[in-house]
Amino acid sequence: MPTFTLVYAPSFHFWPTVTSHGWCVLSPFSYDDEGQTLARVDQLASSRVLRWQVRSGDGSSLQIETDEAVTSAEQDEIRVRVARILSMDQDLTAFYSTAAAQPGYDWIEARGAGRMLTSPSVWEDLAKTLLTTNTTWTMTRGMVTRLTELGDRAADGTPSFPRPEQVAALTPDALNDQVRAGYRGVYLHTLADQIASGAIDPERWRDTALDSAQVYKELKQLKGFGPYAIGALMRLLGRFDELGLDSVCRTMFKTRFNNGEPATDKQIAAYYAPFGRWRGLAVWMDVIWEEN
DNA sequence: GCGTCCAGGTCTACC
DNA sequence: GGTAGACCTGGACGC
Repeated sequence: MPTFTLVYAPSFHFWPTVTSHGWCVLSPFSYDDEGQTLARVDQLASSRVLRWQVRSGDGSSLQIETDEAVTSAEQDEIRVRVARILSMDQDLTAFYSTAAAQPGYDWIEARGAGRMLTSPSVWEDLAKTLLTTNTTWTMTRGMVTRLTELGDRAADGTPSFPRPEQVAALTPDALNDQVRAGYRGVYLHTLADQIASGAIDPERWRDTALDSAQVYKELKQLKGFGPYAIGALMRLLGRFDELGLDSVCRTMFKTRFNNGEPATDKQIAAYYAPFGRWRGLAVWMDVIWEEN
């Protein structure tokens, strides 16, 4: 297996980032907890589809393995992709100091948590987030697996995530025959169509020069994206102004911070207000804390 | 095997 | 601005 490395900064922590949320088990990602390996099938700029996997190296670099020989340009492309997926360029210094100032939150930096695993494209994060709305995690996994079946395949037949054009090329009915996304199918098709036609460009939402309020406003225009989905997506964009509350967050808050009593969203917002622009990340850290 | 209930978040209509 | 009901799937449960 061809192997190459990706050097990272001391502040980066590989496995806490991979397991920061459920994306690591959604196709075309897969992961091995025991061997601490993240794998994925990806389509490169050249249209070539191949599988890569990444694991910790010598403590200052990651080891990347591909299932086929790759050129040095392809190695660089995969390095950029891995760095993006693992949010390597995110500076969490201000978040860690904000969290440390709150009682009970010093574990976050100690554990190296805070970075979110993302997809290589905002389109993929949008599609997957949409398929987490109003459904169970088991159903989300099923819908994403079936959606991924529409993507181009590696030599061993494993599919990559479909491009928006591939999804938009189907009729909404044909898409739903494949994905079984219910009423979400129309929203997914519309989203793919808007991106494929150039009506929207989700990649620009990653631009840090763009105000988060503007990103929120534009996300609000998308069918199927309400407060939860927008907040969850913004977290993946490295923007933490929104809480993105769902049933998991509310149950966590009820259990940990409200004596088992349901809290209103206003009460939850008041609790996380001291975290300022990091509040959306602080909520998620509490969810992770509970799961660990 | 069949029918019913339930969980999940967003949209639309209505007040 | 707030609320009720519909949307869709599949698992759990009772018969």
